[in-house]
This record gives sequence, C-alpha cells and structure tokens, in this order.
Amino acid sequence: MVDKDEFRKKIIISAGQIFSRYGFRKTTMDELAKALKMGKSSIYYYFKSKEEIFEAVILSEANMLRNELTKAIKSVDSPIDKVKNYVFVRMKTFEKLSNYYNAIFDKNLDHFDFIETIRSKYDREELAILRLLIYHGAREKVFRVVNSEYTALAVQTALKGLEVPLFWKKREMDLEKRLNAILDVLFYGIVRKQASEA
Amino acid sequence: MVDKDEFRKKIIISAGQIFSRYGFRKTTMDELAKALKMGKSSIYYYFKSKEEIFEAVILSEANMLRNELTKAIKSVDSPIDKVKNYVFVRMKTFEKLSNYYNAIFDKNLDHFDFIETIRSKYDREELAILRLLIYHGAREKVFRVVNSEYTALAVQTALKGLEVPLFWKKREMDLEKRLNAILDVLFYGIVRKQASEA
DNA sequence: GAATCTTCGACCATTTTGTTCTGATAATTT
DNA sequence: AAATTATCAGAACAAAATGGTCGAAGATTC
Repeated sequence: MVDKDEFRKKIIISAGQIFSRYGFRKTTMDELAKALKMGKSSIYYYFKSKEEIFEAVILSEANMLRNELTKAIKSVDSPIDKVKNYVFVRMKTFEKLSNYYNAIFDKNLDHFDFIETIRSKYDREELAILRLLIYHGAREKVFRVVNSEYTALAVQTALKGLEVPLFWKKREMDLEKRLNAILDVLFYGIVRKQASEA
Repeated sequence: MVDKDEFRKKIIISAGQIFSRYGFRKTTMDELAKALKMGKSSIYYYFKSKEEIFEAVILSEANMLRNELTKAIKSVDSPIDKVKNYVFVRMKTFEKLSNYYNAIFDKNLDHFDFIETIRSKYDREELAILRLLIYHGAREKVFRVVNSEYTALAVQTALKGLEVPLFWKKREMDLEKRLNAILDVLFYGIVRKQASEA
C-alpha cells in the first residue's frame, strides 16, 4: 500500500531518465523493466500502460519546474531580479527536464490528450506568475506598464518564441550570455529611466 | 560512378550522427532515409543492408581516430609528450566517435564479425605504435625499458582497462584531470630519474 | 493456512522494420 | 531519338519487435 506509491516514484525516476535519452517512441517496456530489474509484466502492476508512465513522468517534471520557478522568484526581492531569475531558471530547467520540454514541443506527441491539458495549464500558470511579477514591478515604479495583463502576455509570447532558437542552437554559444543579452533588451524596453534597483 | 561514392560518404556521415545518438538497434532505415531526404528503398542502391552502413560508419570513424592519433604524435617531439598526447587524443577522440567506441565495447554487437576484425586490427596497429613510441623513448634514454614489446603490451592493457571506468563515470569528474593523474602514475613508473624533457 | 499483495514467464495481436521487387523517370550513350 | 543505364520511390512482405494480457507462483500478512 504505502510501498506501492514509493515504487511508483522509482519507476517515474528511472523511466524519466530513459525517456529523456531515447524519447517516448524508442523507449521500450523491456528496457524500463531491465532498468528496474523486474519483469516487464510487473510494471503493469503499477501503471496501466506505457502512456500512463510517460504521463506521470511529464507531470513530475512539470512540478519540478514549478518548484524551481517559485523558489527562484522568492530568492530575490527586486522586481527586476525576480523576472530575471524567472527567465533564467525557466530556460535552464527546461534543459534538464527534457521530457517535459519535448512533450510540449514535439509534434509527434500531439495526439496525447494529457499533453494538451498540461500545455494549456502550464500556459495559464505562467501567465499568472508573469502578470504578478509585472504588476508588482509596476507598483514599485520599476516597470513602466500600462496593462500588466497585456504586458505579461507579451513577455510570455516573447519567451515562447525564444525557446526554439535558444535550444536549436544549443551548443553554438554560451546559454547564459545569450540569455543576459536578451534580458538586457527586455529590460531596456520595460524598465523606467533612472530606475533604482531597490 | 563518381557521384555514387560521393553520396555514399554523405550517407555515412548522416548515418553516423544518427547511430551515435540512438545506437545501431534503435536507428531505423526510415530515419536514415528521412535525414537524407530520400525514399527508404533508395538507400539500398548504395548499401546492401543496414549492417553494411554501420560497418562503413565504423570504418570511417576508425580512420578518423587513426588520423587524429598520428597527427597527435607528430605534433610533439619528446617521447614523453608523444605518449602523453597519444593517450589524451585516444581518450578524447573515443568520446566523439561514439559509434566506434560502442562497436568495440557494446556486447549487443558482438555477433557482427566485422567488428571483431576491426577490433583486432586496431589492437595490432595500436600495439605497433606504442611499441615504436616506447622504443624511441628508450633509445633516447628517457624511458627505462627492457623489452619495448612487452612494455607496449603492458601499456596497451592498462589503457584498455582504463577505458571502461573512464567512460562509465563520464560525468562525475573532469576527464582531463583524471587522465593527467593517470599519466603521472604511468610516467613515474617509466621515466628515468632526473630525465630531462628534451 | 487462507487471503492478499507482488512478481514473473508465456503468450498474443498488432505494429514496426529491414529488405525486395517492380516500375517510373532522369541521365547517358549509341 | 532510340536504347541503355543510373537513380529513385512506392507497394508489398516476411520476420522481428513490442505493448499488453493472463494465470500461476512466490511473498507477506493475518
């Protein structure tokens, strides 16, 4: 009873590693079984299908991302740093949680309903966070913002657009440097002139 | 006629990348075809089988390794540096030519005859090079060596033994640092006392 | 030792995949 | 331009791989 959930987590971790390496399609149940040192059919005692395992992995990674992000936001005070941290952590964590990343972007996985669910849920959550960050920044007169709702949407759209080229040319240049450059641009369009970083 | 060989090379390069990512087993002819933007069956105009493509890839990588090694040896003069470079380049190049590396070590590929052929051929070549390096070092009184044949064999055996743990724990520590440490040990057992690095 | 939880191997239906075959089209030669 | 050859792609196929099922057999608990 108790152990069952515990073992589910083990499966999720192990499966997450293998999925991230080979993708959903190329990962076989036999492989998962071997990695877990158990018979293939035993896995079905814990999960109903390969898809369900994948879903659990994605969900787990989505939660990790959320945790990382909220932690990153709380770790600093100034609105600028909050946004900066948010973008940074978002990009860097995406790199690690490649299952989640692929689930969001891989067109081959489109037909999984739960991915669409997660996708939109993640979008809504992110938008809410961004709106809050921007709203606070505007309140403290650090950001010049007319409508935080629209600005948040704009920032989110920009971030989404950035992901693709950011990951496509992953090895070409230092991720941090590129991110910093992008953030500079972002802030020079948002930050008030002569704003102090209080 | 001429173009055919040229296109074969293209296939080898493209296939090499995909094989290195997914391994021989998980790579499908369809994938190779898509990467080459041609029909799956068209590939069979250039190669007789998937196995033959793999063989060509391995052979190509083996040649690259050989080139890198000879270049590395020629680039320095002192026997110590030659051996040092040899080991370094051998290990670092192995990392990139992962098809070759996997072909040599992956037990799932044991049943391919040509791998055994390459394996032993590579062994012989390497032994000859090492023997030469050591012989020269002994001649210049930098190495204390009784029988360069046996010493070369000993060094080769040591290198082989090192590969496995070196790659198994790839991410744990800096490869260069570990290699340097190992080389230190190797040389302190081989280099004459008060030897000058001429 | 009955009842329940957990694992496994054998088996199955379906899909995937390496390969072949046939023919179409482009290139080259005669 | 006819004939030959080189190059390619789609359909078809046999064999292999794979996700999933089922009943039985170990464990574990009561």
